[in-house]
Amino acid sequence: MQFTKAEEYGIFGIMYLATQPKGKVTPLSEISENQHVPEKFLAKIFQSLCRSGLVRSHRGVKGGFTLGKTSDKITVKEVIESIQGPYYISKCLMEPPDGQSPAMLSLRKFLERAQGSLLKVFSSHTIKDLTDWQD
Amino acid sequence: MQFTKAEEYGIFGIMYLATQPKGKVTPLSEISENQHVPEKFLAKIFQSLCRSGLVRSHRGVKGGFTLGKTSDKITVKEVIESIQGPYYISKCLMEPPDGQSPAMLSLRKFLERAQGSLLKVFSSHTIKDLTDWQD
DNA sequence: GACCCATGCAATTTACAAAAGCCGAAGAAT
DNA sequence: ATTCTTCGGCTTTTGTAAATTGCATGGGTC
Repeated sequence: MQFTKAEEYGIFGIMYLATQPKGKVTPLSEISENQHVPEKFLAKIFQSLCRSGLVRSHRGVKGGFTLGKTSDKITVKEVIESIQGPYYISKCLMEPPDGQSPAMLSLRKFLERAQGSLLKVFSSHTIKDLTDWQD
Repeated sequence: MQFTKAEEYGIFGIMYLATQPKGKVTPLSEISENQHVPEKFLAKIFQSLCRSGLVRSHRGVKGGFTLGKTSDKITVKEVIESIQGPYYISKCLMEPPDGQSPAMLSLRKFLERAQGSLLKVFSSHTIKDLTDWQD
């Protein structure tokens, strides 16, 4: 529903992959250690990222993860939404507007505007933007 | 930390006051009933709103609340922040940036940008905007 | 086939949102 | 002055979601 540790860790993980040599397969243990993130938690997050194609998994010895596409093609919005589904600034936007009070409809209109402004920022920044800022 | 029921109810409450005849003192029970909000919860919220001067309280028989200033002078941001303090899009922005990892600093930079965009919307809309939309 | 690493689900702990309850204080009406 | 009404502040309960941990499973490499 909002920006939590899961999204934070997910972004860190993808950022880490983005800074590795191209083609290298990186295991969770390495990401977890370098970014100081609980490994099992990261595992769950990467399952989502894998399902949406942002990362690719490789099983077995010397397995791990690689990026599904180049980091300048991965927006922050994609990462967030593949981890937790559609982003809503408030719970009340999750429910359909049918039969709600006039005050609520008015508030929704406002919140939709606010949310739109936020999603615009989320979708206009890529993982590459973030890794570039690191230096 | 994010947009919760408390802020929702607070905005509804102030919107209701804004639509009442000027000078009328409105008790919580009336607001609660009309906006379908638990009265005791609303009471707690209005304490905060009162402390920050957005509403004025009047005790005793025929007591209640009035607006502290006209509804076109009350921004949504003021309402939110008087209820829950400074608005942060994510917990990690609440902590000082000292001694944090490069990845975290980079993420913070991004989140601050996103949050700024959101706060701009919050501060550029007033309660009057919302009540106007109701009709 | 032994070892490594991802997969998937279950269970747990922790934290905070949401709400209700209680008693006290202030003010108006009489 | 007494009584009634309404806010004030604190405490406690309840509910739900976040944040983690654990374990059994399965695919791959050597």
